Amino acid sequence: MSASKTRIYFLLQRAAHRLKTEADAALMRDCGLTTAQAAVMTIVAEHGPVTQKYVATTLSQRESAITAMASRLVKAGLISKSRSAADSRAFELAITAEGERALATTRSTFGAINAVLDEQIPDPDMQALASNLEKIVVAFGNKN
Amino acid sequence: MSASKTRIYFLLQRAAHRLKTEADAALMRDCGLTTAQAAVMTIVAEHGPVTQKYVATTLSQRESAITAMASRLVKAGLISKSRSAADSRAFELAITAEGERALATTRSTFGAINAVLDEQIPDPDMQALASNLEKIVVAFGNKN
DNA sequence: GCCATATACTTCACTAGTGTAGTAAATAGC
DNA sequence: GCTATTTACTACACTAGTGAAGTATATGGC
Repeated sequence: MSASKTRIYFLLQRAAHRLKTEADAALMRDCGLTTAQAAVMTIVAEHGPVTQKYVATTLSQRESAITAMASRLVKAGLISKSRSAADSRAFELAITAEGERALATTRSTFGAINAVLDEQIPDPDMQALASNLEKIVVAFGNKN
Repeated sequence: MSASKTRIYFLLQRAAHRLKTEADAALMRDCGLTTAQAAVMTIVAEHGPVTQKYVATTLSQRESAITAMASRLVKAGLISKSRSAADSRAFELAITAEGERALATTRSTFGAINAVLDEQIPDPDMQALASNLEKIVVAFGNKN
């Protein structure tokens, strides 16, 4: 079965969209965050103070997207943004105590979503799915 | 390998995002369309005159998204929009000659993208990938 | 036949991304 | 050391979606 036969492009987009929308609604209800905010906050929390460039590259996004996202997160008090001492063009993003608290509450929501995924996708398939998605990311990406 | 171990949620989002961004750039360059526009136009072209509700349901989107998209496509002269005779609340969306021409040019662009996907994902895996994505769509979706 | 409800669509405020064109600071070439 | 280029970020116009609240038409229950 070829890519065109399976209409894999549209199928992938549809699956990602449905999953994102459901996860967004659940996360907003439970934690007052969006999945996009959780993604950025997770990176900032896990990798210490990071530059916006680092976040953009990690998420395969443009820096302008991170400028906007960072300003929303700062406004919400979830991260802090300060000039880097080492490079005065750059900023350092760090998680705040409030951000840490909000992020902690996302665990069980993502846990519930992962439980549904585990239920739907047989255990041996999960590894293959992950590796094939990884191949797509590599093939189409990270040129920036 | 469980969903949480593979971080399958973020991986899926990242793969879909990279693929969409590349496809969008290629399609805009080759055909002057976005992938979202191509998706709507394909449905309209294949299923004759359809209501906005039908398009929304097919794409797992809200009707308000289709209102906005339809108005952009009408403005661009790619589809037509007229009141349904059968139901005067509804509209009928149909593809125009110009829309048909534009859609035809997308085939080779999507063909190139599918070729890369076929190259990356081994043939036996493609079927499994499609069926697992389908399961995700079903599990998380189409409640509207 | 009438009323309550459901349906098809719109409008609005919002998040979230691209892509292009800028600024200011860092770095490389010579 | 100075210039040219690269890098980190910003600003802006745009597409594209959600979700909530509203309008107008259709339909089901009695």
